[in-house]
Amino acid sequence: MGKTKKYSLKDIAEDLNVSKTTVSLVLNDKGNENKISQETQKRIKAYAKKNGYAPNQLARGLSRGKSEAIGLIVPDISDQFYAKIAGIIEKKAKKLGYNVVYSSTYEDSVEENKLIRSMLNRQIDGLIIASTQNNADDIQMLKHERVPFVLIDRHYPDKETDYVVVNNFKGMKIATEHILNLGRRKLGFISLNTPLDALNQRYNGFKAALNDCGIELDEKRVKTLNQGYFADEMPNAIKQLVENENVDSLVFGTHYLTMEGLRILKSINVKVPEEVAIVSFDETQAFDLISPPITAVIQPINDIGSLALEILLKKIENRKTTNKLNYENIILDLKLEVRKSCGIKD
Amino acid sequence: MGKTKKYSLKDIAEDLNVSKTTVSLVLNDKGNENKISQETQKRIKAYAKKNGYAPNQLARGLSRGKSEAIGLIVPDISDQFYAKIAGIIEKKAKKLGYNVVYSSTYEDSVEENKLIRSMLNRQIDGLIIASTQNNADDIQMLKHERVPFVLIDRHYPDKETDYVVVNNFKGMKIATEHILNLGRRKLGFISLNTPLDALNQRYNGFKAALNDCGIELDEKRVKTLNQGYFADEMPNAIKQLVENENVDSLVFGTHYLTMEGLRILKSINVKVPEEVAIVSFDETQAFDLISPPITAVIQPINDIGSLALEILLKKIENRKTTNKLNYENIILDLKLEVRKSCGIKD
DNA sequence: TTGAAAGCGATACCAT
DNA sequence: ATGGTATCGCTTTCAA
Repeated sequence: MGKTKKYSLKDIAEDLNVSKTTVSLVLNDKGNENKISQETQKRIKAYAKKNGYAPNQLARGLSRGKSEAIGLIVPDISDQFYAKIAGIIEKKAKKLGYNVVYSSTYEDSVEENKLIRSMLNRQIDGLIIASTQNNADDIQMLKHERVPFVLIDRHYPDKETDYVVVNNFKGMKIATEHILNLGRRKLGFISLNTPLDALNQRYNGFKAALNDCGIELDEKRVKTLNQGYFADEMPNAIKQLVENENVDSLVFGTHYLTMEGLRILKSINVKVPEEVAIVSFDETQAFDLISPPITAVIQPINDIGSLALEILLKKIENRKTTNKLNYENIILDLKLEVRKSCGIKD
Repeated sequence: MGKTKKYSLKDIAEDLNVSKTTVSLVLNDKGNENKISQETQKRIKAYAKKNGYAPNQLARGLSRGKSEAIGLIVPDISDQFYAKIAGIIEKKAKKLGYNVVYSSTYEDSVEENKLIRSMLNRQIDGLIIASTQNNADDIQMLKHERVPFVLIDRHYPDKETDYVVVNNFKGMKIATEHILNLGRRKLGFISLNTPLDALNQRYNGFKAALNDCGIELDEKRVKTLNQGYFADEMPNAIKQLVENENVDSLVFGTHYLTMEGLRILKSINVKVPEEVAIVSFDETQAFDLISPPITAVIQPINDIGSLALEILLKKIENRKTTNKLNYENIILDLKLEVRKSCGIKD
């Protein structure tokens, strides 16, 4: 079979009576530039191939101080949104010869800290991070150590870094205006009780739209649920909003809240959009198949992933050559996908 | 700040006037068993902590020949199903002190081969693989090299390995019987044109149910679409099935086919379940919110993930101590989640 | 109780 | 054109 033994550089060198250096050069395609004879090159390459030689990446990384791998840190890889982004980044990175190593923090900044350390200690060449936003120290450290990194989805507004995020404020403002334009006036808002800037911006966008329309915000109509318990808290939130507050529309801060909300609305037989209109920030796969199809603000997943990777690779390249510090700050616009859940103008 | 310099074992040793050995032992909690004085231990630990020392994992892995990391190889991390499994495995592995490194093959066996090699060369301690099923050589190699690994979701029926899969045959049989029991007799089947055993088993389950019911299979009612182009091919498939073949039910081989099929049915105004009943193998997030809610065979994602990890870790442990070769073959049963898309018995 | 030194598998500088 | 050797940062065996 020939597959039995695991060959190392040394093995090949000994078997072929050449030095490790020669083998290494040839196998890294530096044979010509180092004037290794064609014949030797051929022998080495053939032998390596025949025996399925593959370099030990740990040794290689240790020696070179780099690894051709980038790290991706997200809150939760099983979340559709991040899983998709991971997919985009991975595909593109592979094409460019980089491996991607990803891991989830589950919104725990201590975990985020560990992951960052651990990845650095694996000689990762750069990092793409959707941070818990509660880990400013590490961000500072990364800057300090000049580790190439770019923040996605969430950034630290008061720190200069590269990032690619979306315009949460504007996205939610557009969504809210859509409902307002349809003549609804009693809007409820359901979001998460977190310090995440994105959620706050969405809330601000909601308020701004109301304000522009001359409507006063009624705090009783905004519910912020707790991250881990939103499913438990949703029934009450919905009931209060539709039964006590008599809202004619519901604006959801993120896709899974929308889904859960929809479940409750269904269970208490509230008609969408006749009785209450629905708009969601971000969507999940089958939103177009739900009845009514859900109007939602769409995340530009592709752009987030590819831009982040491009910027990161540029950083990695530049680190060698220049010392210039200029940051790319990309704020992507969001589109509202209008479907049926808000009804139509009458 | 103290965070400036990156400390190595050597640095600590020099600063503290002890040897690298001592530091290494202490930091690996082998201080006591090597009778390093409590005081020295304290000094070292304190100093390491103060300076945020973390071992270089590459060096560590290289030296020990292992890495406390396991690899997870899936067809596509952005697929809900695999993303969820990845999440389960990651969470559990972390608790047990293992890192998880995952990567996607996009159903390309060459890519799978590369990934396996690459992970091995990163001194991964074990592998969990949802294989392309077109890579028997590597499976053989892994067995030969005694690399701990377990197959999930897809296995090689003619190779002895550990695996945890689901009973695709039975799952689809149950689903089909459900439709049959509701009195439908003209069933269409839409699946993918792949050599994947899982899809074949599902097809077999479908046929078996028909057969048990005394219905002859009409091949014109089964459509197999091409993996990458199913969305393009779906409209025709559906039209032929409902318009020419007059089917009264549609059985889908996997969740994304169901979704796409639903889109087409909707666009040509076919009523579900009145005109055609729908049953799906596997589901996606909002299947319960679609109207009608979609009846689907549910994958035991949690079990797949945790069992696979448990078996793998057991293997990793055992490799040191025993040479016994016994394989765990787990075939999980599937449940049908009955919703409304097949109508009810009349 | 602690230290010196070899080794893990590569890379890269300096000779020849 | 090719080889010797130090080095990367850690673990581990053997001595002292």
